[in-house]
Amino acid sequence: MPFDLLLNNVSKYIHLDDTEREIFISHLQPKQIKRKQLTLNEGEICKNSIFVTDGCLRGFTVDKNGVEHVLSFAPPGWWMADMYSLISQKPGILNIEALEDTEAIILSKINQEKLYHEVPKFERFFRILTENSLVANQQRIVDNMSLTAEERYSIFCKRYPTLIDHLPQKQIASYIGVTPEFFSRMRSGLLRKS
Amino acid sequence: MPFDLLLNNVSKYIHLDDTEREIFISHLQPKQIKRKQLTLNEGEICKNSIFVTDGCLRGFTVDKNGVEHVLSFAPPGWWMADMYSLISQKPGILNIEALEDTEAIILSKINQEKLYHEVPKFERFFRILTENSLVANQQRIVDNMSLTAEERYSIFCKRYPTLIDHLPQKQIASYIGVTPEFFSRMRSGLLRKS
DNA sequence: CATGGCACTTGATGTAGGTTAAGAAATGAT
DNA sequence: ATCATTTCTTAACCTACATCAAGTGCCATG
Repeated sequence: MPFDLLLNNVSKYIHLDDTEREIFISHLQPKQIKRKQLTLNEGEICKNSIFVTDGCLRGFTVDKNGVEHVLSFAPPGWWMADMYSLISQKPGILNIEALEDTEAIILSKINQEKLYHEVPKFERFFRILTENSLVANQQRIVDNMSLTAEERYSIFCKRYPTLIDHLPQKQIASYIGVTPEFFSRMRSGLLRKS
Repeated sequence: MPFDLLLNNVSKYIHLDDTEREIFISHLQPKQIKRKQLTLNEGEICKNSIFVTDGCLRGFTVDKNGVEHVLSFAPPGWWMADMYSLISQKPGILNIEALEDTEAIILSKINQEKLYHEVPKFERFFRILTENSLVANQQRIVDNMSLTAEERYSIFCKRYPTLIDHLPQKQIASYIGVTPEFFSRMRSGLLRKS
């Protein structure tokens, strides 16, 4: 079942009976994204939520100097979208790119709205999802303000142990908020210590 | 009517008939908070959402060096809570303090849950609120990573023009993410320019 | 099997913003 | 009004990180 991972994710927060599950699945559609392919460009209106089942996506912005800033990674079991654009249906600031060949499940904004009407429980589900990412973002703001790059890296390692191995260092550096050069130096410093 | 500002806020997102309005109001209770009084301490479990009708609150954390970091201000018309703690009902990290004598309306977590059952529309209302603050937090992460302190200050001025005047500079400095000393220097630099 | 790009490293130097300290100005309590 | 406390300013010095530049290893595509 290609939807197992997603149904599992949903059932953590709300219980679905068979009919509801069928309705939910009828609104979904699978999608393949090739490595390096952009599935959303900044300036576009985000029309989908993406649930990753295999591979990995990253969401990033590009600042006025052309520097990329990674806002989030989505390994299997995670959702990805430009929340600002998805909510407001205005042109967004996020680029979404596959870091490797990726399999995902799409829930379009339109179908999401339908779902809210057909199975109101999903209001609760997505509220909880949103709450969780709000909390994560808030924690990240605090971390960025009060911790050194080294401490943020160490937190990243603990929080996403699976990601560290198969993610290019420059992507982690960007997420942490430092240049690849400094990140490299930092790591060799840490290695020397231990 | 002391609840006018709040009812106005709600009606931006969902429409309430008279009965629903009555139910809503029955779950609310007014509260006064004196200047410098803490209405939530880190380590406590957050049991309330607070809607400010007069005065101003700030939410902040204290890092391991004892430095405070302001996460948000709540002038009249804004909600305040430790979202992490409110959602998870675990001990939180946020302190909430009144910057001046403040009048507010309390919606307890318990009443909020009741409200979800009695008037399910409120699931939508609070989902939208959460979405909005998620978006704001995300923007703040991007700003912190890609802008200078001066640019962040200029954004703050545009976004919260009413706050600049009657907020102590050190609070703004903390929100921007710089020391009061640097903030002071920055400002006198800006004045000299114009 | 060349080669051209990309990720990573390492070094020298530059800078935004922090720290410490001390005085001035504003604000609040009595 | 006056004293005490907190806030703001200014200055000298310091550090975490950025920038620029050059070099190494690594696959991927012809």
